[in-house]
Amino acid sequence: MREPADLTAEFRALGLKVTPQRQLLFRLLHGNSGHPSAEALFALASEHMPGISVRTVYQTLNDLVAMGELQTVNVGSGSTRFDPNNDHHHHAQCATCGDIRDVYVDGVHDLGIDGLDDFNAHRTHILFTGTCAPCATALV
Amino acid sequence: MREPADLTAEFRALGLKVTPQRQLLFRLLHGNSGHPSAEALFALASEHMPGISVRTVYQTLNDLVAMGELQTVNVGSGSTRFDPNNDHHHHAQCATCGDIRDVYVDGVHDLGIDGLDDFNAHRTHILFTGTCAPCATALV
DNA sequence: CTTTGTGCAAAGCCTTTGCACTCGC
DNA sequence: GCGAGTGCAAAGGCTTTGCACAAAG
Repeated sequence: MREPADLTAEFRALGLKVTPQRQLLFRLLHGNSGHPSAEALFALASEHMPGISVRTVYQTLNDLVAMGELQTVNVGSGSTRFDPNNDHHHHAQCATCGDIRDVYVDGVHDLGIDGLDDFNAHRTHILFTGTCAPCATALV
Repeated sequence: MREPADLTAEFRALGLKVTPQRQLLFRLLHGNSGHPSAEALFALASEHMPGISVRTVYQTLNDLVAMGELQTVNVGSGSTRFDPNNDHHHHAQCATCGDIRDVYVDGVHDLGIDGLDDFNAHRTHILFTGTCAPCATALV
């Protein structure tokens, strides 16, 4: 995701308005590597701006996704999570604590694939599931 | 997923009961490669057994998942989908029609991965997103 | 006979939406 | 001002759950 200032310009260019609520969300998202859910962002935003509405949060997130500034990450259970990292990357989720981290993978194009005839794949996303170090330690 | 007869034995061994409703679901799932959602299965089951309850469908599906006989497939929007194929495989979803197909991938262990230090991955799932042949044709 | 399963309906979680008012542009 | 944004609250999918009755073992 780009800098808040760039997003402000981009929103205006699209005829969208830039409000204090949206600027707050820009800041909360920029550089955020925690893969927050919409609800988590709403909670976080509410701390800074009590009274902000869930609607505003969802609408802004959806706008950012439509603009390609934000990606959604889909890990089974629970809510959709958002990722401002627009590099081509993948994800690993800890089955215990639910945390998601970014993973960079090389060699995806060298995979031997069977079953993709007649299918034009334009996105490949790998999800690793397992146990992160803190949770592995805690299990002892 | 195993044969309905095997599942019957396994359910009994676990102290679970085998009812006509469950046997119907066993049959509807066995060899089903359409990755149906719980709702789709409920609709399908209702055709064969009007009056069957959603609760029964969800409970049986969850039992099967807990037993490892059924996998869940997570593709962003909408509902969880179920897959009786227990081979190690991956999925491709058409962004247009939503259909999911099974994909077999070789060489996953040869990938160059950065970001998985301190993370013990026990599952790797690849989701391809794109356009299937029928939808590509329809777009013309 | 005891325990689990079933049907129904209600509640739950996350997300979207209708309405009237506010505010960016 | 005009049109988009906001807050509130209600509704919308999908899934889970409390209850009383029926049925499996």
